[in-house]
Amino acid sequence: MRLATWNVNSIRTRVDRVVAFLERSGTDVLAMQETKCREDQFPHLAFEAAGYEVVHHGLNQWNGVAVATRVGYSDVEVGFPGMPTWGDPAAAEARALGVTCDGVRVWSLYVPNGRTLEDPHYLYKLQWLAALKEAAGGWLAEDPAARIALVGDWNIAPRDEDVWDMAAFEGATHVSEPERAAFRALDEAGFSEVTRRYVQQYTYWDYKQLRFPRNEGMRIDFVQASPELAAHVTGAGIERDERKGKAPSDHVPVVVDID
DNA sequence: ATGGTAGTGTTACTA
Repeated sequence: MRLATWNVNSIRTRVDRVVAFLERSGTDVLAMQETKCREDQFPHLAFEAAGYEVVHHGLNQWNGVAVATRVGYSDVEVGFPGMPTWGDPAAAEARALGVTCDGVRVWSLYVPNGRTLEDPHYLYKLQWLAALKEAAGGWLAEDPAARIALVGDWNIAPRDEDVWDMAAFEGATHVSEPERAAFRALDEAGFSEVTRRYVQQYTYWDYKQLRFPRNEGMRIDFVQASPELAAHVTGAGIERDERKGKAPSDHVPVVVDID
């Protein structure tokens, strides 16, 4: 099975590009983040025409997560147990969607940005990641042989080489030690990141300041796999060319092959 | 030229 994850930054703006990628790449299951629309606005027909069903969770113009599949699905779950809320009044955001596809439990995740180290959103981000670790650890405790993929936009650059210049990130989010510790904590829960050993490449370049032409990017999109799933990963790639051309997302797809 | 892009229920907010 070919599994991919992609922060599409508005599916309505990007639907032609996304469907073209699915058809070109032979992706069986695509987890999407930042669909930026409600369910009734999601362009299901374009996916169906290409042979994909889409499970989508979107509440408004922010966030939004989905899974497109051409191998069927079951057991849809919106949000994970203990997922923190945000806002006033506090409410669950559309940042996590679980769907089982061909024996793989796929979680499409859009981790909160954090904004700045002083912003309440940063604490929300850390709490969200801690709750995810607790939930995911529980799933593995319940079934150590489960094939689970935690995929998406983590909004964390786990290593210094995951940004073009650490000096540019002095005092910024995405590279702080608490965020990196929260990402590593998934390892303690039994998960491992499975793309890094196959590919070294950024997954995101800001639209501003010529970041892409200068290749001043960040690696913040990852696939965390349970032991049983990780043992069946045969390769991975980052589709850098998807940042080129007309109206690209600021992220590119991350692809994993599973036997 | 003291910004700079792009998305959305656009004239504010998020990333």
